[in-house]
Amino acid sequence: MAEEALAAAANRLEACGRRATPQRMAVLAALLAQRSYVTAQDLHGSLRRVQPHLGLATVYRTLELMVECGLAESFPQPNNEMRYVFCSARHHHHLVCTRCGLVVEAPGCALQGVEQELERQSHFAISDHALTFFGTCQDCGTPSAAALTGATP
Amino acid sequence: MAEEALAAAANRLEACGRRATPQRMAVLAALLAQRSYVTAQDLHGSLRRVQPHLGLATVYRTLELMVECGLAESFPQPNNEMRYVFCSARHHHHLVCTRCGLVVEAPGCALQGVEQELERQSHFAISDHALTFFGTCQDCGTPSAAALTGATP
DNA sequence: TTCCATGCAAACCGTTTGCATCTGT
DNA sequence: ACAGATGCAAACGGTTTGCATGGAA
Repeated sequence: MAEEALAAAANRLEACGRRATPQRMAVLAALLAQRSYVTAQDLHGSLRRVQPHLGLATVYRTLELMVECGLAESFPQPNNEMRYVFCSARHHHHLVCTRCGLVVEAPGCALQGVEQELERQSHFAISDHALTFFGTCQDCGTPSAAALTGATP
Repeated sequence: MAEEALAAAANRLEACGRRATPQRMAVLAALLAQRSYVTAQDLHGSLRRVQPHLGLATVYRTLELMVECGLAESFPQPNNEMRYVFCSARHHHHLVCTRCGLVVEAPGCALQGVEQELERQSHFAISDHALTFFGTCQDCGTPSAAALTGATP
């Protein structure tokens, strides 16, 4: 599954007129492997052994590129760092486990009705929304106050 | 309306065991006046004439305090800055105008059903969510691509 | 040969912190 | 007198940028 996802991502990059370099593929693979919000520095650290000469700036540039191409989503954190997740192109929301940091895509969207109702009430013309759910995943058990990597409240 | 909101906020501060100092009330008033996402530096700048000796650090500390007391909400931005909005204590979502930056509270919440359905599908125990709508307000007219101060996508 | 990409290191800039001073209780 | 608050300036740290080098088309 990882291989095809990587191949698809490579195609996407080329489709955007960008090269699928070894460094970029390494960053992509690392991001794909960690199914949670990660920072550029996290990835840089975990890639040290595989790509000893990989520059931190390259990781930043690659992640930015991936967001541009729709391969990743970025989440500015309260502590002034940026966390990224690999994600699909289709519209989706995220489920974030506040205990282990796991991030899962929730496909589909049940907000059309809500948006219409809200448009009537507020006289806004709504064009988009951002929705993230927080809780604990199956492996982590019951919810707790321990917030690991919260996205924007 | 601003006066009573300020008075209520002052009470809230005292209830938290903090002093409602002139500096803090000035920051509060400035935040209340700007009905949009603003940065600490914005507020510091706009308060220069009223409180020439107000320190930037004080603005930061005040905003942090207000978030603590539930008087404001903070939104980390993609460009590593933090924007704040004055907000009520009750559960609500935000409507953000992508053209003029206006932020309005959308009271209530229609996500209980969605959360339950999602819990069944994902086996997450959902404890919270963050939802923000983007669009254009009545005064700004039809939606456009001009994104002013987007919150986390 | 041309253009994109990389690595390194320095610069950037929003934010935080230390500390002396000030203020209300 | 004391605890909380403030102002100033220096430090911090994640991110960005400049520039010379490397590599694919």
